[in-house]
Amino acid sequence: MARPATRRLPRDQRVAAILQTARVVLRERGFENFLTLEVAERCGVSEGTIYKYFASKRDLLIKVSEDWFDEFLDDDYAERTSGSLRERLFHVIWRSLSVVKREPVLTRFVLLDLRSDPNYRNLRIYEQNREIVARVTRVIQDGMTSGEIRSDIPLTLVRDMVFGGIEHQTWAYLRGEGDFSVEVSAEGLTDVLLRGIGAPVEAPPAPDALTQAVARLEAIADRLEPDQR
Amino acid sequence: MARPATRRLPRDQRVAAILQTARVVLRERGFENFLTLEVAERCGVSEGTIYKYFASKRDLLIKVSEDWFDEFLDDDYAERTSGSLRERLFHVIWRSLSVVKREPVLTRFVLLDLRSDPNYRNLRIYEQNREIVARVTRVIQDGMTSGEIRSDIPLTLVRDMVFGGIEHQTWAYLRGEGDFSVEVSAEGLTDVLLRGIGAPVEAPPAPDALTQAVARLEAIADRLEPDQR
Amino acid sequence: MARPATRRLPRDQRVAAILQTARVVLRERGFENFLTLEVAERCGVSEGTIYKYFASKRDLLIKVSEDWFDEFLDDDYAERTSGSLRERLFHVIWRSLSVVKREPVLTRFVLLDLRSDPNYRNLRIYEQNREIVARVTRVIQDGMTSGEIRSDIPLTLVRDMVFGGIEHQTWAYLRGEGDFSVEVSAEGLTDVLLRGIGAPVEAPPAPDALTQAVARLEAIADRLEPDQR
Amino acid sequence: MARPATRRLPRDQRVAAILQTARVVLRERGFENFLTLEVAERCGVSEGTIYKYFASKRDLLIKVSEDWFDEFLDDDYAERTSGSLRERLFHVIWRSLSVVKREPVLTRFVLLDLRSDPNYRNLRIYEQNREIVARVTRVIQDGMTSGEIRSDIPLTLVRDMVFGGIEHQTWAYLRGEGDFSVEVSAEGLTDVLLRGIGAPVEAPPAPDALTQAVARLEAIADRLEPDQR
DNA sequence: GATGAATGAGTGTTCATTCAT
DNA sequence: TATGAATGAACACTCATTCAT
Repeated sequence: MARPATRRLPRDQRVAAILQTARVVLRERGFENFLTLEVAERCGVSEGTIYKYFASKRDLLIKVSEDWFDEFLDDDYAERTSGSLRERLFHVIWRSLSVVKREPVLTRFVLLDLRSDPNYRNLRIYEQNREIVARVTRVIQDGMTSGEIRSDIPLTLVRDMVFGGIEHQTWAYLRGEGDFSVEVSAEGLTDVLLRGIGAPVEAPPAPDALTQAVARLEAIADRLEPDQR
Repeated sequence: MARPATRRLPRDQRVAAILQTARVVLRERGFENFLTLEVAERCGVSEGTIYKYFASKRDLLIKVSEDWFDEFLDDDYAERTSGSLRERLFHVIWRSLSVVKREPVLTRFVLLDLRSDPNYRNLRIYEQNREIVARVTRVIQDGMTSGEIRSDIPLTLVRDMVFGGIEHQTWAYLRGEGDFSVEVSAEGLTDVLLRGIGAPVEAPPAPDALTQAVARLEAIADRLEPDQR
Repeated sequence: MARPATRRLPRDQRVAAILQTARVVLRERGFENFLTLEVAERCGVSEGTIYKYFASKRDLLIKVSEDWFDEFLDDDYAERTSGSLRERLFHVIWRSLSVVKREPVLTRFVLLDLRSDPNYRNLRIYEQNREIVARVTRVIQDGMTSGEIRSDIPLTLVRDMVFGGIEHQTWAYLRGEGDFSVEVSAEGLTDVLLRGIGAPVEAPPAPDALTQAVARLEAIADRLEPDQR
Repeated sequence: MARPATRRLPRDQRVAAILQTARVVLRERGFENFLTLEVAERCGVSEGTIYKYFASKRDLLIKVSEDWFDEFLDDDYAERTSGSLRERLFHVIWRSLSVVKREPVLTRFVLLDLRSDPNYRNLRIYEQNREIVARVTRVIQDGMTSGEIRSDIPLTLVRDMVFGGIEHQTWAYLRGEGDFSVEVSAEGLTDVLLRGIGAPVEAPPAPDALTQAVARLEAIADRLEPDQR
């Protein structure tokens, strides 16, 4: 009925059109209900044409995912290497959350289906995925190096809590169990990660000012009574 | 192929046998590739027999899940209401982790497929699931009441981090990305949750040193200006 | 669940109970959706027991029909051999209509399914059915003999109009296209059959001529014998 | 088995071929025993192809019926609006009879199965069916208006007698209970409907006697007063 | 380059009937 | 006599993939 695509498009444009449509279909139907026929119809193209450019349905889906990851990685927000640890951690979590929320089905496909593919490690998306995880990991490692983050905890655990928490929220959202704010969630995640949920034990108000004052006084004390230490 | 079951079993035993076999098939194949035919064959029974006892494939799958949840909930480890907050939190996380690790595909079925069922809220498994989540929630709420846990963070966020983290680890494990120890992971999760990943904020080492320094400075000050206090 | 029938019933009572239940199921479900399992359950009996007494589902259904026909034929209203032709015709139509309306599904089974059975002519129900039709036929034949009914029309045609008309109304009623009164319908059918739908033909031409003639003769008579009126 | 159809037919021709084959299968087997597999095989096509063009078995059956109704309605014999009432009534009955006789199983499907469909009123065939009934109804109403038909009888009753009678004859014929002539039956139905089965009423007992008496008296009158006529 | 007709192996589900106990 | 566990042949419907044109 609709014939959005002109006939006899150059290869690149046709491929792009199919990818674009496939992404929409994937988003709307989920990958269990993703039909090549629907992609063809919406794209104003025959099923045969799709198989001209993509070896299989799975191949098409993989290409869709790779495209999407590329956009994510190319994004100018992509990575921040400056700012405080907290800012950088928040930013990287916020980025992931907003992407997952924007394309939850795609995330799910990559996370649940694609990753189980025996051939996964040879796919380009494997490298893309590694890069995404690496961004989170880098922030945490930097924190460890600078001493701002404890170095006695497994990195993978932290990574799993971040992404696990994100996905959990998203799926609850997908099931219609209520919306959630990306900002608020990212704040919460960052906060819990950095401070834990335990009640503050130490001496919160004093720290910096106090320490500085003490340091100065000690210097003076040392001068006054050098032998007392 | 196999004919492990005797012919003409009493109803209950046959039902149990089918459930048992179905659980194994589900575990091995995943629910997308779960075939009633395979259950029948492995069980040494015709497909008709399965449909004698279960209204549909989905119904069988639900029953399998419920059975499994029952085992989980009936377990004597089920819940601890005594002990320190940390012990209780660890225990509840450890329990969940070990169950998910033991039956990951079942977990996935319940989490991804069943929960989306429009009828989900009327299923027994809905209540069972609520109970499981409630156990985690109770520990955290008790902690808040006693002041051991900060009360300025959303419970759902913590819950999502716990279960999200657990699932993430399990799926990585399922994908063959390396094993993990339930104990170590539970320790890690509990630890990160309670303390956060932030480095010990000055206090722990500082308190003592600071107290000593201040004490010394006060002594000096007292000597220099005895009347100013 | 229900266990309306006592265990170990004498053969006749058990057969009667099954027949009774089967009739109810047939009435409620229609013969396309008639399930032996449902009969067994409602009857508090196993499916095996049914097959003990009835060779097949079809056999059971035939027995149900025969039972029902027997009741119909034994009924004291069964046949009237006295009264006017119109009364007798009305009665026989009214009888059929009320039976069809009371057991429409059974009628349908006999009419549509059983009659097509290659073995139909050897069944008892074939004879029963002949008897029912014969009652209508007898009335019409008696009418022909007495000169009250035209003898130039095929009996089968009349019979088909009667039963066809009856069934048509019943099915419309079954489809929920409105109820109908047995009395009114029987009246209508009888009326149309006897008088046709054509407007009365005799009066129009005759009256005038006759009236005029009589008027003229009266005028003459008056003149001849003026005092006789 | 048979491979009567060329491979790779254009859509329209394939659809037509399937419809044609389906009609034959429906005719031969009846709609309870209508198998998509048989249609496919006879058509030299896979079942998948059928489902390419028809959403379901039921949909196919409906399309077959609609096609057939279209033919019936488009026929040039379709309707006569001129001629005597008797001719018009005969024609409309004769038309219906010949169609039912030609495609009895299809008629049965429409009449018994389709009409019960909860969605029936939204189908095109509902309108088609209304039109067919309307043609009969129109003739009768015209007769009432012109005074040629009694207006004290319910139209629906007449309609049911016509169609009921038609169907009854056809099914008897289908069951092999003897052939019937469309012409003779149509004549008979028309005749009975218009005149009823009652003997001619015009000269009951009185008429003749009266007429004779009048005739005799008139003869006398003529003799007495010869000039008065 | 593009089409779209055609496929066919699968998949869940039904239910009358049998028979060992 | 009665049970009820078990069967298995059917059947409607799906959809990724192919290939002649």
